[in-house]
Amino acid sequence: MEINKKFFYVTTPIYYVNDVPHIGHAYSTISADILARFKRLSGYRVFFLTGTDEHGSKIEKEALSRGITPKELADNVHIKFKELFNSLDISYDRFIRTTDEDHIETVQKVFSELFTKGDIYLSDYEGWYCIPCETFLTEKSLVNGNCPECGRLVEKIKEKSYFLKLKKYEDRLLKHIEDNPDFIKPSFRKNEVISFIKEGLNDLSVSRTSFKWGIQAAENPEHVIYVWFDALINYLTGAGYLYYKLNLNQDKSINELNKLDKSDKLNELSISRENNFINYFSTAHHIVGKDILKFHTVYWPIMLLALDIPLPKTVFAHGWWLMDGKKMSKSLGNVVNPVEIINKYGEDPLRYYLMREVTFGLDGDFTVKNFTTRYNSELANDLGNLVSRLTAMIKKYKNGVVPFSAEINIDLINYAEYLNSSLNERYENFEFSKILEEIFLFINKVNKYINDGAPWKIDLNDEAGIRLLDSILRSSIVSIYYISYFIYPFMPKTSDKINTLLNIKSFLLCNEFVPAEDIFKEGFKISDENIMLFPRLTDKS
RNA sequence: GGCGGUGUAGCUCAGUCGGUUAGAGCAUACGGCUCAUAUCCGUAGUGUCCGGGGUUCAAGUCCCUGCACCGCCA
Repeated sequence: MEINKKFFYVTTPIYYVNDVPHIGHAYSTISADILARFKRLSGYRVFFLTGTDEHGSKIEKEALSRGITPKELADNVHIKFKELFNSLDISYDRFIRTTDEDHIETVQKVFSELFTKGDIYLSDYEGWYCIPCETFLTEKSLVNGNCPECGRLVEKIKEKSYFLKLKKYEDRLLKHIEDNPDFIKPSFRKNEVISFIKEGLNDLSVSRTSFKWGIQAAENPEHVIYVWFDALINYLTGAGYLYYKLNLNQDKSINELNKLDKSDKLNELSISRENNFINYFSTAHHIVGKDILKFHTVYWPIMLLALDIPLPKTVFAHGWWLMDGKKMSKSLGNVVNPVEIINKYGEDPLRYYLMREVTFGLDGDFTVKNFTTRYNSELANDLGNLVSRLTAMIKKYKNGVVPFSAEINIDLINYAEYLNSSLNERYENFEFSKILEEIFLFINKVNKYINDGAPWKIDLNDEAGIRLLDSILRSSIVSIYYISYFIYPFMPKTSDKINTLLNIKSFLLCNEFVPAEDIFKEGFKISDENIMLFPRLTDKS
């Protein structure tokens, strides 16, 4: 029954539309996609949310300087992200925009709930604000009068503002973090957050009156809701919070019923129809960059505590990519456009490299040299060549028919099964690099197994020789089937190509691993197609 | 200034609870094979485990200290 199925909710940050996508956006989104694909293939009901953050004074100013409206700017730029995600094979279930109607409603509803409850109150704000970072700053945190984060000028602002009470939830948040080791990952980030909270929290300003581009507070149209408050709530919108709240109220007002109809219109976009809000949300895995950890592990959980919603399972902060050892920046001109890499090398090699090169959570260094080395030695030589040599042999010696009654090598199968059984825990721990390492260890084992058996040396006039050949070929093809399954979350296109060569359907269409004996039945023929998975890169390419 | 982390082969890093001769990949050298994308497999290495001191039968691992670098906060 559907009811018994396990839920899995994974999110990326929503990306700010003031700039075009770079490798960091690709990185967050690829990692979420890998989790989503693995969980779907393991039978989970998965909801994978990504999207764009489109409000705030920074967008308003950027649009003004380009002579277009903020909405036009967002419309233009959000397409770039969609295009990138399509070319990266990102299997998102919804691409949310903070200008979506149901999101605006959700934000207003949350704001009103917290205001009614007294956790949001109106007061005066006087202080500094960094527009590029969309961050409120205290006087003493300034560096030479500039933003400590980006070094740029800050604005002095003095205005009425709504505030979110933080102190009230400090102890509960601390306790939650300490009781739930999975809540903040990697673990070394946890200490940073704890010490930050222990220094004491000031109430957070959650509205502005000095510009217009944002979601209005229903209580007071003069106020635009703070862009971070707005943005974080996307995770609620995506999980169907609106529908969940309306459904909770038995006595629905006419007004609310109208709203319900409206959200029904969004069924194609959201999961609200299923009304599994809590089921999904309590399994939330938020993948974020280390720069926005505080928003996700301090302000966000406090918002949820105030709303009485179960906290997400995990917030994982990944590292940054340097380019040739240097931080990416426009002025250095070393910002890598992921689309260029994809066009040149393909999406799977990029996905592979990013996930294999560094332990998830640490910073990485992107160099063409390292990329090329991994591509050639691991993807082309080890994996690509393995598939190529084996399919060629099956065609050459067996006319493409996979030997049926043949002994399967027990060492290979044992290792594949060990790997298979370790996957769920490894994915839960975000050990992407380790998973790939172990998959490629398996690939090496299969290559060695073929070398040791040397089918090309076997005397085929001999019964025992044929049995040996059959055993080697069947054991190897079964191993490749496992390999295709293992790499699918990381390199879906490549897995599909291998499956095409093997003449079996894509793992995209599966919600479990089908045992090899149910695939390679008597008389099963592989495809006679020839596909080169990874053409070697030369200095010229 | 406060808290935390890191330092291991030429390079990038792994090293669990203290336990035998400190590992992997890349790069280098040599050998084997010819099914395959000139690929694959094997062999060979090289180490002041940052410096100093301590605990212990035993320290890359634990403790103290110095240096260098990094992160969060101020």
